Amino acid sequence: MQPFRSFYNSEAQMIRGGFPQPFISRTYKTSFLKKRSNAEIKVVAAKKHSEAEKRRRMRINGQYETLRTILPNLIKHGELDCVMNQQKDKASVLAETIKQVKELKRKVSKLEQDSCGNSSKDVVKFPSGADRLNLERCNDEEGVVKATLSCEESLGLMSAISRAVGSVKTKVVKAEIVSVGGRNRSVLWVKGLGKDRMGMLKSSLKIAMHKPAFKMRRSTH
Amino acid sequence: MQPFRSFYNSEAQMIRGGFPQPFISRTYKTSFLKKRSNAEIKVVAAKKHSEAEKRRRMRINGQYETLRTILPNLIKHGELDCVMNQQKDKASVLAETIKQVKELKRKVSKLEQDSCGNSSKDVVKFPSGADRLNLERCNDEEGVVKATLSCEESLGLMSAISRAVGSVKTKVVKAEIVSVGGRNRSVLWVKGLGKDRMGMLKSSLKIAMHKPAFKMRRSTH
DNA sequence: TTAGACACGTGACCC
DNA sequence: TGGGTCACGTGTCTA
Repeated sequence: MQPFRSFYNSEAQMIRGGFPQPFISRTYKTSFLKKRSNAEIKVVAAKKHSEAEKRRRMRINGQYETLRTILPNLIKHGELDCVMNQQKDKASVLAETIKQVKELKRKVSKLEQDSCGNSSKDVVKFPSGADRLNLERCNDEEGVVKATLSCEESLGLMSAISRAVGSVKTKVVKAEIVSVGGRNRSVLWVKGLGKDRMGMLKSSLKIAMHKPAFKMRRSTH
Repeated sequence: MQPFRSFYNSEAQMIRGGFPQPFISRTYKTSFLKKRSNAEIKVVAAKKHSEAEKRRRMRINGQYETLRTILPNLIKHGELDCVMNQQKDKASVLAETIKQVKELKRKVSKLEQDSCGNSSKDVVKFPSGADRLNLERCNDEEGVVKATLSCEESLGLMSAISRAVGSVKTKVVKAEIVSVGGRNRSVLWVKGLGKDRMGMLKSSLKIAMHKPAFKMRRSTH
């Protein structure tokens, strides 16, 4: 079954049964036993080694397998070709992977460029139906907090928001305001806001959002 | 140097120098020579085999190498971590590849869904700065062509577009029109347009886009 | 018969 | 020093 003909195997075999027992002196016996145990240690080490190597191979092959499942490079060759269900070889799997990664990257950059750059520049979100208020530190710019709010549009909403921002002694460096169907969505980029005053700004904005003021309606009849 | 102790090698060696020449009979000699040549054939075959295997390994490793170059999984571990320039092992390269392929796929499907299709409900693209005109078959709906155009806003642009669509005897089943800062971005979903008339529609729209008409400006002073 | 692909056990090397 | 990774040559299977 096993075509395994290792150096250690044969040596161990030879040592195990190859000597005439009666003529072994004490010292020889000692060295023999020592050698024998050395050999056996080697055999054990070799086994361990080969098992570790097997595990490594299995790990790698497992990755190939999942790679095969997530990429459309398996089976099928032509159109109404035979149903050759056999999988491609490793090199081809890798080649196909490389091809697809490149293709995906190209696609992503095209799509990203298509919707042009950092989406907030030329993609505008409509106000959400439910009232919302969210403050978060901006990833792109150090020390900038991005405040996003959706609420009912009202006369004086803008000045209320303005006052709220002014009350925490900060500066709005950029804003994005969308007003649709009586709803408002505003995004404010606020600079110079200490961590301790984020809560203050949040509550100020909350008040501004819900300040009782008469609502704007599309028709005035 | 070579720890290579192959079956073929040792057999060949043994056969080459292991027999007392004087006692070899003619028939024995023939069979001996035959065996010797057989052994040598085997040695040559083994060499060929191992060389082929080496080529295969090189092919695979080459793919690993290119994979390493196109993926940002090489070097760098933490933040200001040591500069460990050593490359990751094969299993990790594959694992990282799988991760990134999944991530890229996710990204693409998100961007694709984002840019057209159903999420146009709550995301609107602004007109591009440069004039653009693009016609493509819609993936989601059979027989529908999606025409996207960005151009300078002008009085009469809409009626010009309307005429262009009418000229190829088709129907607009859906439209998305955004007008910002004197620029216009319109997306038209056109039904019942034969393949032969896509070019016609395209040139009609091109004319409509660039029709000399007085521009709309925000201020009228 | 020949070539290609794979798994295997092993020696070398590196922390 | 042991655990992990790699390249190697080989046996085996398949087309």
